[in-house]
Amino acid sequence: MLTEKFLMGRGRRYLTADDLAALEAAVERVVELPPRHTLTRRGEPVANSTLLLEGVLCRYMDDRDGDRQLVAVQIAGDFVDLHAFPMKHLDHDIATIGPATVALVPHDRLETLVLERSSLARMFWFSTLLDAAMHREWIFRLGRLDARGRVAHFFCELFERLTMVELAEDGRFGLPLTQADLGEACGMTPVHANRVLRGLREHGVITFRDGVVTIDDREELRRLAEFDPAYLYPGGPDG
Amino acid sequence: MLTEKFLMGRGRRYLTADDLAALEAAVERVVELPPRHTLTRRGEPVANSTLLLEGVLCRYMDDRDGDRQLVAVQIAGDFVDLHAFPMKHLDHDIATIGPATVALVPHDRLETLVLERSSLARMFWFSTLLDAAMHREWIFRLGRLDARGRVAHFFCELFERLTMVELAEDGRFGLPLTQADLGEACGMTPVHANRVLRGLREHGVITFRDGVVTIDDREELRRLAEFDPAYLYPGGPDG
DNA sequence: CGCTGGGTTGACACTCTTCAAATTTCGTGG
DNA sequence: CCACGAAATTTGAAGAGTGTCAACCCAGCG
Repeated sequence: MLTEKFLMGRGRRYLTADDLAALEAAVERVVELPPRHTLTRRGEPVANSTLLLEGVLCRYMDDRDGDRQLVAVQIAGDFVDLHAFPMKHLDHDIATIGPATVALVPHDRLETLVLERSSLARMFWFSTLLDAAMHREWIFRLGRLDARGRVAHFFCELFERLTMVELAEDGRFGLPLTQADLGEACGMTPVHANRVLRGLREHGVITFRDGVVTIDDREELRRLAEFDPAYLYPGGPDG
Repeated sequence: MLTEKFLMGRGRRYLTADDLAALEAAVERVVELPPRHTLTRRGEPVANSTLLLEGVLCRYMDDRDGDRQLVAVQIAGDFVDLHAFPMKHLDHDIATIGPATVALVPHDRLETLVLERSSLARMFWFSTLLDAAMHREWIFRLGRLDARGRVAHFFCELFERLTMVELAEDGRFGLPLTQADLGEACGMTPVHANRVLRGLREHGVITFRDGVVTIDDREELRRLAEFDPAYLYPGGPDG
């Protein structure tokens, strides 16, 4: 029962006990990973899919100069690289930010699961579609919002998602990122990320310090971000 | 046989004749759509999924001022809104650019297909994962490239994709977008899109005129875009 | 106690947006 | 076939938003 509470995160709400047990049984082993550790590199063949139990992972791509663009952030309960199961390899890298704990599910066991349990197969598909929906919102964020809006939007999303798995409360949550990581997620330099954060702090909107986010004015944060959580499909596959 | 050549586009290469026939049989009807026509609005319940047979569709989201951000462009052979099948509704709008022809597949028939033909189910999943991979690349484009690079990257992607379905040859392809549409895809104003295009034209890289793209210097275009087509998984689900 | 990584600040350059207007293209009706 | 209006493209000038470069501060840690 190592995988406990966060097996499939918010997804567990939509699975039968039976399916959950089958999924848990498919876990080959649980691994603890150090900070700044690369799990998967683009193009490499992937034999396991990874369920994140604790910590934060990021998926990213490098530009010519080696600067990263984060394309997704995964939190506890996320199936991180389910994509790699049908696709055999990934088009991006995956790494930890801080320390993390993951459960590995071999692809041959996944194969059995999806063949024998169409409800799980459907859930897996849904999970990757949710990733795609978040990707789209990141595109919107980068394409249409200014730096302050992008940062605000990023925090809005993480707050909603962490709330769904009960890792945020009272407008407060842990997020072990550096300002440079934030910049890489929001498409700006670390220097500018710093200035934006100062602006948000001084206007009493949000404080990000020592890996802890405190939302002081939720309304204003949402307004700046033009945020609507509908894309996170809070009702699940049937909502 | 209305759906002919572009049923499932590049995907048809990876399907058996049997699966293709089953898919074709699931098409309820084929519809011609006028330019600038909205197919699906965010949040609306969706009862059909749409196979694009001819023309170009775009998926987009509006910001507060009503300005659009394109999050995807679909070309002939794409399954446009397969997402809506497991998710019941979409988080974004879909519209035509120029005139388009689509085949509608009711969700209850899709349901039957995926239950009875796991190979088709797998193919559908793969198709949505490809969308996600393209989304990620769009994030990279917007986050890490300057305006010229973004435009170059956009054209690189469309060239590769249109080549795969044999709609481009000799570095030339039709793409019925306005400069404003291009700006909405690449996160810039129409004015700036115009200036970027002029720059690319004057440097002999690419010409975009009257809905026709002519690539004059493929090497340079790729370099500017930092483009690597691997994310399009040219080898298909087994590559 | 010095090193190192993260955070903070300032000055300046540059990309891109904004606003405004002129020009070209194209569909439509006279 | 031409005239007209609407949409798309093009250009200029000015200003806002970010990036760049460089320095400094601070805390944690060997």
